[in-house]
Amino acid sequence: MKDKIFEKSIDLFGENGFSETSIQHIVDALGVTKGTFYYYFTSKEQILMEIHLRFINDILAKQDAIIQDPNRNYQEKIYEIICMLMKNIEVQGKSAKIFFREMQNLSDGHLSQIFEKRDEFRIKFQELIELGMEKGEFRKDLDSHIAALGILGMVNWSYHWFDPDGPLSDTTVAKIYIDLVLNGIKAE
Amino acid sequence: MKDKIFEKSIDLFGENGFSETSIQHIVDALGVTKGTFYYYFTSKEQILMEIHLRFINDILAKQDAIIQDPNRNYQEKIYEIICMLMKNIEVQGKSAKIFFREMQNLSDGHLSQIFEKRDEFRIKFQELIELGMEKGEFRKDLDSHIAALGILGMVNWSYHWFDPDGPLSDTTVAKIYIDLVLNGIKAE
Amino acid sequence: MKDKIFEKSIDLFGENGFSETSIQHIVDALGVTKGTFYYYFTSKEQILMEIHLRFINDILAKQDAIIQDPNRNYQEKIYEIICMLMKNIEVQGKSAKIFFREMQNLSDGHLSQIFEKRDEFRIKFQELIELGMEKGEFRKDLDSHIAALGILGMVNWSYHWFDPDGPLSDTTVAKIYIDLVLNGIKAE
Amino acid sequence: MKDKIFEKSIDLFGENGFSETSIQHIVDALGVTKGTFYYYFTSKEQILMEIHLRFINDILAKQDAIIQDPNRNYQEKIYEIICMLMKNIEVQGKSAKIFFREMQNLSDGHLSQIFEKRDEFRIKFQELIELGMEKGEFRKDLDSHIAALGILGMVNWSYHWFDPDGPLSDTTVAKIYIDLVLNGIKAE
DNA sequence: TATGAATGAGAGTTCATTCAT
DNA sequence: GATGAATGAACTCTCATTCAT
Repeated sequence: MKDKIFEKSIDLFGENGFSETSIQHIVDALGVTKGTFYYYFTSKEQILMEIHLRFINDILAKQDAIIQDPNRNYQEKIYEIICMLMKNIEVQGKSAKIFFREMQNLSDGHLSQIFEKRDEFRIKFQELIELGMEKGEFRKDLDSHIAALGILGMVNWSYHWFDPDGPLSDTTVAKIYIDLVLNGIKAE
Repeated sequence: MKDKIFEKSIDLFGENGFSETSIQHIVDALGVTKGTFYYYFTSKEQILMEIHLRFINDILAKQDAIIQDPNRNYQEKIYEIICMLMKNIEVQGKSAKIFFREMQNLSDGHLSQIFEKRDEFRIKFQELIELGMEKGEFRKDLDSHIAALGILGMVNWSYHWFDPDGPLSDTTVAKIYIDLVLNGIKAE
Repeated sequence: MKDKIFEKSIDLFGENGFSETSIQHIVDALGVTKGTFYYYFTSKEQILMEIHLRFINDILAKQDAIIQDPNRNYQEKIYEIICMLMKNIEVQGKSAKIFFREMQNLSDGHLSQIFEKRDEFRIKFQELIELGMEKGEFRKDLDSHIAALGILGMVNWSYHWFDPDGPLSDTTVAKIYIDLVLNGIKAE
Repeated sequence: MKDKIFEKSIDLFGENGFSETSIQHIVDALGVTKGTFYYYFTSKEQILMEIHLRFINDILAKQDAIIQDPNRNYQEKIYEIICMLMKNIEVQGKSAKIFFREMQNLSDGHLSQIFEKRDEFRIKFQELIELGMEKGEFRKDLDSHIAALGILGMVNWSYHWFDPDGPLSDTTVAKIYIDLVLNGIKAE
């Protein structure tokens, strides 16, 4: 039951927004009562926090796996991370929407916890760029900080428009992005 | 008074979110009463719509001006648009936050009006890329659609982190972005 | 202007009800402002009272004229009153609706004023019945009080269903009523 | 509690009118909170509709029972219906007031439901008159439609003035009414 | 004559949460 | 494990009325 409530909450928060989704909506959709919700969760915000935690911990773990892979150079690692993020938007689009859109509804304490992890993700990404610069894979004159923000922004923004049921696969988009990021759009 | 209410609404919607900001908050912050709010506006959503319209109409007009400039090539036009968007985030950051975050709170009728205009902006940007490809300014093998979405995503995302009072100016960021977009990060 | 406001109020109170009609509705329908309303009337209830007064004074005067007519016997006088009431519903249906339906929205002081006049009308009608009984026009065993209430009720109720634009004229209905009242429905 | 709220609503709607009675009034009178009201009812109008339905269904059922009684002729059936209506006004005067006065506050959908049932009642009454005419109990030259409207109007109107605690019983009034209706007031 | 800005009280309704059972 | 009754605070919005101009 706990899992059912959790999944249905993701569904409805993603579809209609956190503030717009009442606990009544959630329990009605499951045919149970509000009491049941409060038996498993202490507040609506707690569920939002769990969604956030699950999402960010998941991509942090995946990022770490990619970073530690000894068989890939930095270009490939960045490609893998972009792929991973796009796949994430594809398979858990609702969670992604909630993660990127409903942050503000977390309590201050929870919010800073999440911020820390988001920063961690971004900094690790930035470090890959810096290591690639040292190794000569990337241009030496980059601003790694803004580059990281720019590339991640490009990818994250996709949750606004990317449609898992549309004609483009996550990998297709990821490949176009990495080409864009590596080579730019200027004709040589 | 109408303007005061409008500006304060932008302030509070931007700071705390649309759903989280009550009309009571707005009028309390101005030392007037709820009646005053409803004397000037017919609903809370009407204000949200006006914020959206003002924002999108403004950047559409600015985009048009840039597009029609006969003294600039396509690289420069795209740079100008990126600059313009960043400047927009700088000077009306609250409106930008609201524009990118609170869309969902518009009524269906209003929402589709805004969608149309957002699409218009994106398509015009994409056309610049395509014209630049024809002219030989940009690589011929680009996917102009995804490229447009990617570049605009990168820029738009900045509203999440860009701090007008921080050490980086909007132009600085825009220059880094355009370098990234034109040349990519790969070492030659 | 005062008259315009008065007439439009009758219109809207009759159509939508007193409580459901706001002063805003009234002035909007006339293209003026609320200030104008309060320039001519001191309150919404005052208008309601004036509607009531005009209506009841009008039918009281008409009743008096009928009662004093020396050329008619009591049967005829009662017939004339029924006719007059039906005609009233026909030509000022909105006022009638308001008169019969919105009484409760008068202040206590005003209400008792109206009650007095309504009682006056009923009592005068009852007196006609009693005089007719003495004269031998009507049965001697009537309960004049209930008879008056019953007959007036029958006629007044018509405002619920009588449609001035329908197939039946006010006189037609009045004739059927008086036949009913005089002769009953039982076969001889 | 649900019943308590229902009964108190009848009380207050009847006393002060539907629009004039706020939910706050209702719950204050019961010492509960507005939340409680909305736990049991979805809107103020829903309660109004339930009052209407209960009232009209009740008198429709009672009318049917009278119509189907094989031991009574049409005169008697009509008398029984008048008695029943008067008794109804006596024992549930508040509901009657609401039923006859607050119809307009129903939503369109609900209103037409009630109209149908009111029409059904009236038509069945009219049919009794017509059957009585065929049987020779009533005059053959009646306009059954207007007669039905007139008689029911006379009875219904009683809710305006009939006082259950007054000197006249419901049966007394009903008897006077039926005498009036059957025999008329004219001296033979 | 008429306006327009502003008020303040109150309307119906929603909702996260509590808690005895 | 789950319910159902109840709360209380907050919500958006309405409206009759006032008053300086």
